[in-house]
Amino acid sequence: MDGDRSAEEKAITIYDIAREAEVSAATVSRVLTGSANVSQEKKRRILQIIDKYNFRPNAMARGLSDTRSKIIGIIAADVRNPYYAQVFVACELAARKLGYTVLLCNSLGEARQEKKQLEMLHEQRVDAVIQLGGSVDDLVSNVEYVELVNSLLGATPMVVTGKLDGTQCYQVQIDAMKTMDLLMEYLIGLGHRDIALIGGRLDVLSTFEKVQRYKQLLQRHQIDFRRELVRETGFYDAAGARSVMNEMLDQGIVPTAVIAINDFSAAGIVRSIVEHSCRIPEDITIVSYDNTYITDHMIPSLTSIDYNYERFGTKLVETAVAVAEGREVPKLQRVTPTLVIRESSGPARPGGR
Amino acid sequence: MDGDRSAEEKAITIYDIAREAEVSAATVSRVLTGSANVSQEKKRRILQIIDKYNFRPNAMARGLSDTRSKIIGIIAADVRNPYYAQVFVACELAARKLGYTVLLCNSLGEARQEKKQLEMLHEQRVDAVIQLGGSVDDLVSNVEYVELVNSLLGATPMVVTGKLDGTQCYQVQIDAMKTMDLLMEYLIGLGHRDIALIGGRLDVLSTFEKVQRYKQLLQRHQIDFRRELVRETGFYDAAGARSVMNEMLDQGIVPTAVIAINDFSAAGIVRSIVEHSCRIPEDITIVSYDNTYITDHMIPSLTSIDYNYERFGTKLVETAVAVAEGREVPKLQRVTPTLVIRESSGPARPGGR
DNA sequence: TTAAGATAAGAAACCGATTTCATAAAACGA
DNA sequence: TCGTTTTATGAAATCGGTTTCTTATCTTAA
Repeated sequence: MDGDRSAEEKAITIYDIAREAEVSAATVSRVLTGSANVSQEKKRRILQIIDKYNFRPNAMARGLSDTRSKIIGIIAADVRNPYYAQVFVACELAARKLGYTVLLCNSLGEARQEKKQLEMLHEQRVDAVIQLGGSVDDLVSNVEYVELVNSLLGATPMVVTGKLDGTQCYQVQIDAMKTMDLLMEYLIGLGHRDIALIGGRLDVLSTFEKVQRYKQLLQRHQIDFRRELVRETGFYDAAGARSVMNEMLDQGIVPTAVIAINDFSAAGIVRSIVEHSCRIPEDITIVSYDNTYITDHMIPSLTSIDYNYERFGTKLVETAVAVAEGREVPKLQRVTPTLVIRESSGPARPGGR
Repeated sequence: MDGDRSAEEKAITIYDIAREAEVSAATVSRVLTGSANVSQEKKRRILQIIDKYNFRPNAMARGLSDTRSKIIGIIAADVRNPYYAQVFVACELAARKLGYTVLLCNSLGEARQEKKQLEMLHEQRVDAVIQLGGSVDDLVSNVEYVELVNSLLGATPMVVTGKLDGTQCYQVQIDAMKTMDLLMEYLIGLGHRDIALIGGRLDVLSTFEKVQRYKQLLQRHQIDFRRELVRETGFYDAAGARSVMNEMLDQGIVPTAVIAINDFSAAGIVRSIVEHSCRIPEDITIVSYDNTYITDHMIPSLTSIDYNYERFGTKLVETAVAVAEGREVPKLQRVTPTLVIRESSGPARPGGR
């Protein structure tokens, strides 16, 4: 009980190290940054003292002088959604490899929060911003957001997963068309003709593109487009998809296959199907997007589109870092998805309709 | 096409503002920090110019001078696990209310990463660290970690969800005993006697406490403890729980109820049960921990222990901030869980065994 | 009307690193 | 051996804010 020591002990600085090593602060800094021109002997002495005190240079001071924070800000819609969690962790790992730290914010679907977070990230002087989902994916609020991004970020590079025309944002997209190609070729190959597409919101770019492609592919295969088989839910959650699916089945519309806009929606759809005493996949096949772990945890396990999160995250971060460090990068890059087949899909039931 | 303007435009500073407003930088700073002694007229003029340029003070410069970063570092085991994602988002929201930013790192189960991240957070001079899971929960690696935390963090307050004796860490725990009480009272009340407990690792404090309490409660209700009903899997994932459950059922051991150590484990157990042609809950009741959204997405939906994430996150952050700002806080706080009953649980099947 | 206290605002120091500049010492070449 | 280049080092400026210290101005009370 000799007083509350730990309360105000000031952090050790480069000057403390310098004094103890009997050199100047500049020399210590040279050792820290690994630059040349320090004699072996002093270097050893300095390193030893640094180690002794477990000294770590103050990132703020460092960032202030070289105007590089070595931080990448990430704005995600909601990490509680495993899709974002996967992308985020992939980004974190990629960033770590390049010597960067990531700062995560969740906008939780509020455009106002996005703005505030953009401001906050700018205050932190992050070297780049990666935005996953949110306004950049929204065909409507997009327009106002452009202005904000332009005025706020100035020189800070921004990488988005959606679209943001009129800004100098870099885009890394999942090839939405391609995902639909994979699913439709697969389903049609299994004999499906009555294919429903459920969930999401058409204001969201990727969803819009998927629906467009869906129509194109039907046409290519000479299958009539049935309006009643495509249903927005406005959200990407299970509850919405479930009630929309209930509605469809209650109307006597029973597709042989359902494409869920994401895994959550798939969960709701599965429940609806089961509650209507249909079997999966014997009566109805169901496939989904995202391939998050719940596809594996459900019964039956879900056939799903995988985005290859590791590659996606890596590309996002590498792009951000490259731009931040002044290297040339293409404005638009695409990541190619794959299809993972599990238990929830099979041949179309005979008869169809 | 008039040259690449945006590339190197230096960010605007307080001095630029001061010059344009024809005041000193000190006055601008006074306006920014909201301190008194600025005439209404100058204040208005300054604010207007700040707004005009969308100026945001450089957080590093600010943090450097007042040695407050206003950042709370969070080390989580893995946000892809929805449990951590929930806690994290709760923390983020709580922090936002108090004017703090959170910086998230995932240790991904590697003790070496935890150390590195602790160092990184220290470099960033975060005002406090919150650690969710990982070494602080581990009864074994705990010991070495204590030393590291002490030497590295010095004055930086740390709040953990586990235990870390020998440090001045603050603890905010979920009352593990209480969770087991809730589950066991509920199950025993439904007539269950053969209650299995599956998943996890006994080195993890919370798991250890749960098993201890489980035994105590059996005794209190004069039910024999059956060693074969309690099985570690070493992990908290579905695959491990599934194979352990398979093993148990294949040995002809069929409990009337199973407590899964978390929702993921529950998913694996459900699959095993279904594959053994048992019904849930008619033949076997299953309950779990965490109450993440998958409890709702599964069929049947899972009865689960809810931790009240919002309150949990709030308490974690409030504690961290309070300590950082020099206020008094109890060293140990507890959050009380509740039980959410869904479809996966019901009365014990007649006969038992 | 004047002394005392409150208010407004600038100058300058400071936070903790990096980096430029200057200089001294060592190595090198002829 | 002397001039030149290279290497090692410290002093000082800088990054962009906050804050302390002064000083000037304005109130207010006696």
